[in-house]
Amino acid sequence: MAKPTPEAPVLPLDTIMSGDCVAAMNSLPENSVDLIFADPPYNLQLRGDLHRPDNSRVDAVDDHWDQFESLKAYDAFTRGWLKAARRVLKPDGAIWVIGSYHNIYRVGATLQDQGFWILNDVVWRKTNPMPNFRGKRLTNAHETMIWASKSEGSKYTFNYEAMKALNEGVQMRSDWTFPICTGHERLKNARGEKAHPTQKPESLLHRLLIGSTNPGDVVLDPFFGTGTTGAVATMLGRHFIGIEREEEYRQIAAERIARVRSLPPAALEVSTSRRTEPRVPFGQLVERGMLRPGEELQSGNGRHRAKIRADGTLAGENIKGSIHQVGAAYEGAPSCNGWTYWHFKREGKSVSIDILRQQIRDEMIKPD
Amino acid sequence: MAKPTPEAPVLPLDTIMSGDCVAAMNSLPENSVDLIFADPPYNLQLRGDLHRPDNSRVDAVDDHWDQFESLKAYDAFTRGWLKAARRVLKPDGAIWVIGSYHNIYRVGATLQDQGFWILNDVVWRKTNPMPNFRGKRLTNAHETMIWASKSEGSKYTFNYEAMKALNEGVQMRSDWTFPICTGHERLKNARGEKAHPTQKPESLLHRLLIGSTNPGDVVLDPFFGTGTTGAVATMLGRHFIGIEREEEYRQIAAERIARVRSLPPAALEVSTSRRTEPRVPFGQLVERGMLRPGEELQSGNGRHRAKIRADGTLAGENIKGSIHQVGAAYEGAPSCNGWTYWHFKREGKSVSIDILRQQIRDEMIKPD
DNA sequence: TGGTTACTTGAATCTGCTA
DNA sequence: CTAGCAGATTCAAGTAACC
Repeated sequence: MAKPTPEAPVLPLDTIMSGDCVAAMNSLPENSVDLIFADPPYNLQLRGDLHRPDNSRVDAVDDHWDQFESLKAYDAFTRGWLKAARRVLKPDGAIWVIGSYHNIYRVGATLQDQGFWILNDVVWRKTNPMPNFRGKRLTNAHETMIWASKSEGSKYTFNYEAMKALNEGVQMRSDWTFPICTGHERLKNARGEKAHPTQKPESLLHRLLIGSTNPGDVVLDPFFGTGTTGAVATMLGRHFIGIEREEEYRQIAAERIARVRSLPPAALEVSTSRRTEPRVPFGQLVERGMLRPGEELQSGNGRHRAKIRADGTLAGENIKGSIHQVGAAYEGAPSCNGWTYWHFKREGKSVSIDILRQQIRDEMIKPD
Repeated sequence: MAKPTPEAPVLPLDTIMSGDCVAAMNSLPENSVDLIFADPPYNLQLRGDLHRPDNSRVDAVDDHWDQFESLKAYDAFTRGWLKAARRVLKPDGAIWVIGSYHNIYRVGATLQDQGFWILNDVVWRKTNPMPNFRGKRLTNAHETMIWASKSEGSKYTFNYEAMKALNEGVQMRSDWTFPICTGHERLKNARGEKAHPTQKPESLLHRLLIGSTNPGDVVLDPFFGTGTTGAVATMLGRHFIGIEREEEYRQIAAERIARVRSLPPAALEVSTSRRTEPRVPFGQLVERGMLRPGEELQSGNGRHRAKIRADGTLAGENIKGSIHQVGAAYEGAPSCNGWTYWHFKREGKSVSIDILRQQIRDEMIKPD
């Protein structure tokens, strides 16, 4: 199943690594994973187990001192794992990090400091958050996820049409509404307690992975916990690499993922954009005799005309050029999609030339 | 009206100061204001022009006040005004800062670095955000507000019951839904253009001030713009101090506030909640695992079948698309309500998928 | 005057390939 | 690297125009 390729020669696909996530990530080849999803801990503050970057222990003495020392330690921790994550990420890869107001501002600033390029931040709205019992603040009803590419110019993956389909045909927004993980989805340990304090819902990962990965991609999760990332990745035909320090979590995650069945490839096909379809030169319509040189095209609004020339360019009144150039010139617009702009006459009716392009594309791609 | 008290002897209440906000704040007595609301420049880094699909040009926020040379320069700016803000804030005062992913992580980290104590972050969900015209990212449908007290132990103001009342009797959550500022509320300058590129809606400030100030409190806004904070504060019987560099904005804000009449709070409650049934995308049933990709649906009349794909679209015999599109195609109808058309099998019985939609709606019956 | 349609607009880090 | 060019891409409201 995990077939090694020249691009990713030694990746431990679909396994859970143990130990510290920085060391584990540094043991992987650089530029090798497509996506990173990270749910880092943020309860390092004000705890007895707080350590400085040099590993000396921090004594909680006075509030102020403790707070700033905690922030410094947390920043060092964040820089450390993000640097290692950045190293293993492919140049066109992306990262998602989830957090709350306790830690997300440290994470976001560090991401930017390290050259990651924020694409969106996404709010997970919880339908059933825990209320604020003391009535001293607002109900903490959301968490924040930052989506960032490795650097500014990266060609990150975004399945726009699939996300639009998931949202009933309108563009997916930056606020996602899901219930927190409860019920039978919430894993229990051998003692009958909840197995992990911050288990994320699979619905969240489903949307995230559909939107920013393709089947066969490799998703790394350096804070694997009980393996939600691995379970959803497996179901959706993506590879995962998990890293988790705690033996008990690794055990529970492994058993969980073993129960997951991958979906058949047909179910994994998603709606694609026209951008991904093969390019058809307009001249091909002329070469194939679908349109004849000398024939006249009309704009969709009926206001403009142009004649087809033998080389697949158009001749308008005072302008000659491609279907796009002539359309743009007529409309006084910075650009124009000539395929949807121009129409021709058949049996008295006006037909978009895009119909002819689609005929050619249908011949090129085998229908399923 | 602005009666001087020993605690606030020389505050220029209900006026708009000119000049740089740091200098202006430093001219005020320390520990003197109850609340600060700040809408600092976001440091958007926009490249070229952006056009809508209809070729119209988007009016970008390219004002000189939003230009910074680098992240470092923006950080220095942020530290500077936050330090001055901290100085004038009463020990039990609080601050709100609004921003987007471009700047909010810098702001949040700096707040924490300076000893502010984050109480909540609040998401402003826009009902009518600008879409992502190129289909390259998610719709940027929210902005983030950070609410922080001056320090960890501060006795900040929070009108829990008032907020609960604003939210139809249930605890106010950390996600607030309001439209962006348009229509009559949007101020115009003498040239008939929008007076300010980033005018905030009064509804947002209304909720914020009801929640974290009391009548008679002093609210400072160091980036006053066209004075939304001042207008709402005045309306709600709070004092304001505005600081604004641009003469034109000060002028427009002063005229605006002069038109405001303080009203009894009871008269001000506007219905901000939308009581229409929330739209549930079919894809959410898949994300939530209520239906599985690959699973088959049948039409209610039993004549047609289609398989569910991972992005919430259906694959029929020769057609792919939404539940509505595939249903319409099978029936040869111009449209089709897929929710009532399609059924799935559970324990041998055929069940309408609309049942699942109702389950999700039942979870979502929240005012926002 | 009323109802329908068309047009406008909003804090935006908004393309990708080939020569 | 830049330049050139094909061609893909939008949602909710408010306002104006029109019948």
